Amino acid sequence: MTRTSWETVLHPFVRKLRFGARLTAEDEEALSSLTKVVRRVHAKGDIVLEGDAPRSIALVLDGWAYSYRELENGRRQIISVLLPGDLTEPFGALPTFMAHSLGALTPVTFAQVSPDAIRAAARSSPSIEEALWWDLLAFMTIEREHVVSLGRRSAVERLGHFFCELQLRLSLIGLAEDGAFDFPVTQTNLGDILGLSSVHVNRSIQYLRARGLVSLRAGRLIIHDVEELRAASYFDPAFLKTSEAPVGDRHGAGF
Amino acid sequence: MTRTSWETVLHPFVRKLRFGARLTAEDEEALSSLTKVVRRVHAKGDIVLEGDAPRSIALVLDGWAYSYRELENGRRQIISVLLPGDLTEPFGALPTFMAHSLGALTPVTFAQVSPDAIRAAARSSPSIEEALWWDLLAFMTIEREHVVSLGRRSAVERLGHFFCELQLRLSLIGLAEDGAFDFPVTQTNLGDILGLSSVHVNRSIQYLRARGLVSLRAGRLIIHDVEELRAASYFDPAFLKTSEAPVGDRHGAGF
DNA sequence: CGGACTCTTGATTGCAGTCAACTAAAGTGG
DNA sequence: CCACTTTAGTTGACTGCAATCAAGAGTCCG
Repeated sequence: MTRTSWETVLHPFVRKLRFGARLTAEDEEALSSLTKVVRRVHAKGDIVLEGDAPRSIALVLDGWAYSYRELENGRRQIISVLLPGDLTEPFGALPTFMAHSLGALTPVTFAQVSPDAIRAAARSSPSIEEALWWDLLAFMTIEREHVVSLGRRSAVERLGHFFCELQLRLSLIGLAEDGAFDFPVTQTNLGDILGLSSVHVNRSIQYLRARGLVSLRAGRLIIHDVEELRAASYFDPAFLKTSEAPVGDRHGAGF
Repeated sequence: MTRTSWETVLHPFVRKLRFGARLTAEDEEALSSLTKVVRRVHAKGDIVLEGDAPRSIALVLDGWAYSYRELENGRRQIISVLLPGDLTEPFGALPTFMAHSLGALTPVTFAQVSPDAIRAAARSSPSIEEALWWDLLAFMTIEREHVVSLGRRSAVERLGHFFCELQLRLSLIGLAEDGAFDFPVTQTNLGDILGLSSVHVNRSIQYLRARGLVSLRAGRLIIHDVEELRAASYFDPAFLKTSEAPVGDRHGAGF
């Protein structure tokens, strides 16, 4: 409580990266200092639009954001949900041209960071570098799991799987109390995430409710039995476990 | 023709990276020298299996590979198709645990590369670093477009879009003559890529044939009019144009 | 030249979309 | 503080895209 507000608000990023590598106090300080320019958007606002040439990438500090693409005839697909601590692009890359837009589900606070600064931080400390690569890999694993869900899972499975994924991700940054957490996502949003119509999302949620697996009302989701929902949704938590808990040394020796 | 066979075979990687940054002869030499350990798998063989702890990542040199996940009840989803010049993982990250498997559609030749070696190459030259980040961003953009297809496009659109994507990617490495290229993908494979049954893939292909948009037989795909298929499939080639052609300086100034 | 895929085609089923109406909240403004 | 509007959630009826089941034709290959 003696830290400045930015450091407090930065917390989710550092907190998450601790799962990727053992970080020293200096490492965490270096990561914190990446947060210099902080901005806010209101719920339903946009952070960046498709086609933009951003001068920095965003790091979500507070609130839920998402990346999405809008197609012809009004169709819309949400590509990924971005939680506090999430970088919106791979840490070292500055897109010269956005292929998707970034929006806000809730009011969002985010930092604008330059990839150069992050790369510099990575160069300054092997632990930071390792943690950043771990984070990128985990993020890509989530996006790939999304492909699997959209391609081969039923509506109910997609929903259950998504709930499990969020539960896991939120617990990494301390935003889930067991299976319960704030869930500021409308059923229309859920449809755009899961490739379903909102009507069908509604019916699928009711199915999960009827089976006693979840409660969802007033922006709060409760998974009554996490293990049970995971089993029912074929959710494998290992898919994220690049490392189990805050870890230090490991390293392939090359060949 | 005075180069060694590895350098010749490495070509697709360098060739592609030229689109990401202006590379000097030394840069290309450094990239070529990443290819030390070369392996082969036969068609339908596996390169890595889910759950493995690889000691290196793979760089496809020749042939078509793919990453996939197998689900309970025999369902299967191909996450991405990997062409010559494609790295199977983000260049700096060594997964401690594979969340998906890597298979071969055709006989595949690939190099085993350590992320440490690639990172070292990136550190040695800003152009290499830039090119590698560009490549990673492009790869992620393709994977994200896959999410959009699976979530919101019809069967025919998915097919057409996928054909256009391949045409573009193959042309970058000189493997497409205009709209025509070898296409070693069975309809069952296509189903696993596009989240469809093979029967429905068959019918969708017939639709495209009937409209005179494509020919597909004996492992060869011909897109009769690339622009027309792009329009019909809502394919935007710009989605890959992080840069248009072999490019040199550009750089955001941070903030 | 048989066996094993791969591709086709037909018949049927079913999951999820669309359309539409109604309820319930949540704002908004006078 | 309450009509008024807007947004979110729910339910029902109907439609349709794509899955499944099944069988036959075409190819490739040892």
